Amino acid sequence: MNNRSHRAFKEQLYDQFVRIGRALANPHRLELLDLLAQSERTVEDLAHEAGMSVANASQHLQTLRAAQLVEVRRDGLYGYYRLADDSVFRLWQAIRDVGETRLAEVERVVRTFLDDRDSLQAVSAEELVELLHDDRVIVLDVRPAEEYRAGHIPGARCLPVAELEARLRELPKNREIIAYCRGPYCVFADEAVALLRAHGYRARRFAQGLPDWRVAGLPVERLEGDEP
Amino acid sequence: MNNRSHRAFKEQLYDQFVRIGRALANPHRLELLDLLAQSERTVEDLAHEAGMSVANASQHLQTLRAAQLVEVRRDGLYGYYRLADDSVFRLWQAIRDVGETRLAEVERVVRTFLDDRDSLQAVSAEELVELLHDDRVIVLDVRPAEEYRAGHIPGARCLPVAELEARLRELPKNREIIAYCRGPYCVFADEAVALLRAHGYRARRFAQGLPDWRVAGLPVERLEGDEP
DNA sequence: CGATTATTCAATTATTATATTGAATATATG
DNA sequence: CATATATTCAATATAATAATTGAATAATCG
Repeated sequence: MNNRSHRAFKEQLYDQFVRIGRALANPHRLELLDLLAQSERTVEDLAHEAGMSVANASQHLQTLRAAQLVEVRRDGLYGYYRLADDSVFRLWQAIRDVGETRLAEVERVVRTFLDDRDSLQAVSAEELVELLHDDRVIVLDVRPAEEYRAGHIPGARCLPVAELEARLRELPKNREIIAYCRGPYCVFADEAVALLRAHGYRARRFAQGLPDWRVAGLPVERLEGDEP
Repeated sequence: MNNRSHRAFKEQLYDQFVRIGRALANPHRLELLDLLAQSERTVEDLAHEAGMSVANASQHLQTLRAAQLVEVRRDGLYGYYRLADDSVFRLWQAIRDVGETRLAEVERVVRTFLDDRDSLQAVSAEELVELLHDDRVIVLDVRPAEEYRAGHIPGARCLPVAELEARLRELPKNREIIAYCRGPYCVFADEAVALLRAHGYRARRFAQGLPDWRVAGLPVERLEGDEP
């Protein structure tokens, strides 16, 4: 291959890969990817959770779709968006990892909003694998029930953090509780652990989230009769 | 945490992570990252190889630096840029992986410029690990010598593809040759294999590149007395 | 010191990205 | 069939990004 066509080849390749880069160049789109990593969701639902207008969310989802990072399934009035495949979540993981490793501001933001995070004694995936078979431990999925239905750690109980305080009596105090949620920067598990401890429970959080657990090749359970 | 501060937290987090996304939103910057994955290089050198003006390359490198994806070391008149750490290469790998998995156009571009690629019978990292200890095999690093010096597969010979034809007599015909280069989309190894076969050698290429080998935790050799 | 060289800076122009708004589309429901 | 609803589309104004140009810096070398 001569120099000119070599350069043309590289330009065409990078022009393709940059479609992915461009799709990642907006904070709303990153948040959408983060939400979609949990379960498929409708446009309006995503717009509401991410604090943006429906039209704006729709446009960003179309941008993500153009880069093939998400897919959509139509059902009646609704469009259910989902991540295209696990490679997309791994890409988001890679960004998170660079941010954690390289951007001091990420840690600063976390410290500002969650000042006593170190005290939560996060449990690693390896530790959690062991604890799954320990009947002195309860694993709690504190995400919204929808996301639990879309996939959860085998044996975990569904108890969304919003309902936790009202349903505390369901949890025995003689067992340690490991709460998990969407990911390392999700506050649900942090809040659950704080609440549980305030009520006299022994509690810790899983360091990561359900999608990280899944792409690590660890087992995920799904309730029957739900959407594929 | 109340809803308002929860949203502020998320916004500040995604605003940080998107610094990384934005840095990846330009084809020249992707190419610069790809080149820097091999070895540190000067601005002028990078500009020349990536076919851009020096001022433009300098600006893009500064953008990458602002996102903490690259670092620079000054030595006299020169600034030597390098990837900040392995997490940055893994991020580029993740983009490549999504592109390969999701973008049909990537495969189309590869087919257009390298039409008989399947015939190269690429060797996986696992296979190559075995072949390293096989004395019927020669492993050939066909990248520029600079990149070989910055790190190569133990036992590999340095024979840049540009010099290959002139130095064919250095290679015995009774041994199989495995050529490797910068990565899966680099044409150096493809060209080396084609040339070698045309001269009666048995030759295949390594499917990936040296940086992929390195971050897979496989051994890398470095010549003494070179830059850190 | 003056000339050379690698790199960065600053200004300019063209292009692209973004959020908002209101309308359009299409499906479901009574 | 009329209404309601979820989503998309189109137009617009604003902001961010990018390449080019020529000048400015700063280190090296004769």
